[in-house]
Amino acid sequence: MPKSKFEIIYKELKQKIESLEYDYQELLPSENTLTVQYQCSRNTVRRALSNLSEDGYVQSLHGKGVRVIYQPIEQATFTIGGIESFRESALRNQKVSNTKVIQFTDLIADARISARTGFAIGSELYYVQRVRYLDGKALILDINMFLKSVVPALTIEIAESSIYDYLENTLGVQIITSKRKVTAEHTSPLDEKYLDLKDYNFLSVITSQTYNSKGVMFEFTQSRHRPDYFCFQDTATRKR
Amino acid sequence: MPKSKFEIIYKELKQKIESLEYDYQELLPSENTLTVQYQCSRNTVRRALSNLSEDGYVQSLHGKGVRVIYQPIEQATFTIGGIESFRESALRNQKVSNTKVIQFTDLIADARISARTGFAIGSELYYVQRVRYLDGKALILDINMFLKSVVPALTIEIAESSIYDYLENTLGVQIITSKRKVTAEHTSPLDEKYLDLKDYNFLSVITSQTYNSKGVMFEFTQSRHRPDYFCFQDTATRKR
DNA sequence: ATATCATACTTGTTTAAACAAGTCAAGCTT
DNA sequence: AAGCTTGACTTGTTTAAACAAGTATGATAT
Repeated sequence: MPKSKFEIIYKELKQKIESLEYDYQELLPSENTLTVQYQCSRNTVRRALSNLSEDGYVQSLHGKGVRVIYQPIEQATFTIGGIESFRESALRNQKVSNTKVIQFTDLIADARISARTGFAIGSELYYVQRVRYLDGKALILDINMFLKSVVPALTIEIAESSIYDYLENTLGVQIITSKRKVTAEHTSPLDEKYLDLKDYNFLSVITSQTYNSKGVMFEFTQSRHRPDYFCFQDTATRKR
Repeated sequence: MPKSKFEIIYKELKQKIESLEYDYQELLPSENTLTVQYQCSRNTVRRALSNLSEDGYVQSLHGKGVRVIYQPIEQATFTIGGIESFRESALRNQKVSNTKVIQFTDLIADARISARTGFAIGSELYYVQRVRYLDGKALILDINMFLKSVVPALTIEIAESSIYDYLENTLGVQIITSKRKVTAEHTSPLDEKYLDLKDYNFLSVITSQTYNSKGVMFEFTQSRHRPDYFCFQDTATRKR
């Protein structure tokens, strides 16, 4: 539930763009028009528009207007965009999802783990390995580490349903920032053991560090995807 | 050269964070302090901070301050971040770069090309294939299409040096938005012919559509990278 | 000693206003 | 007819102010 005005305007415009009420290359109503429509100040409208622009939905043209550059994508693959859980992604991509926990232990970060993950040496962690099924096929291998101090009392049951649900709705942990790297790698024996690889000998890999609202990195994840089901999407804006 | 105040503040803070003048997990000076330091309004400071936050450099903590979450990365691979040319990337990654044009023709978008690239059917295009060398090794295969109406008089010579240079400094075309998809794919015969693949049979692929300041998509590019030299980086922020 | 409260910080949201600067078309001048 | 000017739009930058809300600390009351 969005609470602030600019979020409401943002959401509403976004929805209208996605439903093609405003078409590709069309100009949105001018800022002054929106100001009247939403009974708010121009700054508030501009804030909503600025967020849409970051999403790659619109682009401002100085002196002309705000142009829609959103185009619906064909959904052959499992598309990854902002910060969302596996469940949310699966739902948005209209797949039937399923999760199996194959490893669940405690762990204390040593020098090697610290260097690789960014956790401080000596941090107490949960270590989880999960296989993700889409439409019955084992396509994704997730390796997570969670900081115990932020995510206490994690269980296999929670890991099997949705950790993000637990984080946000039970613990009240807010996920704010996620730093990610996308690479491609050869498959490992672990991949071969648990995934339906078909004839693939490589995977698309997302490595991410996640921060909560206190600015503490509490999660390190490596997500290994079969490439034919993987597509990472991004919009960049030039900063002069 | 940044002209506006918020850009100057943004650049300066960014530089200070990168040079570790402000350390990881440290709090920046408060908004009011920065307001005094830079002799500007609080809004202007906030705009600079907001941009840094989008870059994954800082995170705001309500009631506490703005925390630095930037960490320098180890540069083993060729890291791709915002919008920049191959040359800029190569320079930032401290590699010696080189380019060979292997194909340079005209092209008119038919239905198939239109569907794949997003150019309107009948668009007049330049079609360019280039091999990119880093430290003498053929690691990247670039396939570009440019809209002739936006990028007129393109030549092989320009393609061999820097098309982005030509765009920005000669034509005055401003690159604003770039939509990208990252995937992994099997190598094609073309890849095998031109790239130093070692024993790799797959590549990391970035497919991107680029928009100019008029909101017109004028470039479609597919950039095929040998995976051991490729890393795509991104920071996402949760939108409630 | 512990709990509570006041308060002085911090960031978050919103408004109103002014001026700069790019776009575009109508109308005027040449 | 061609070129120029004007004016009414558009978005871009910046300021100032007010209030909301989260955080931390020290003083106070129990």
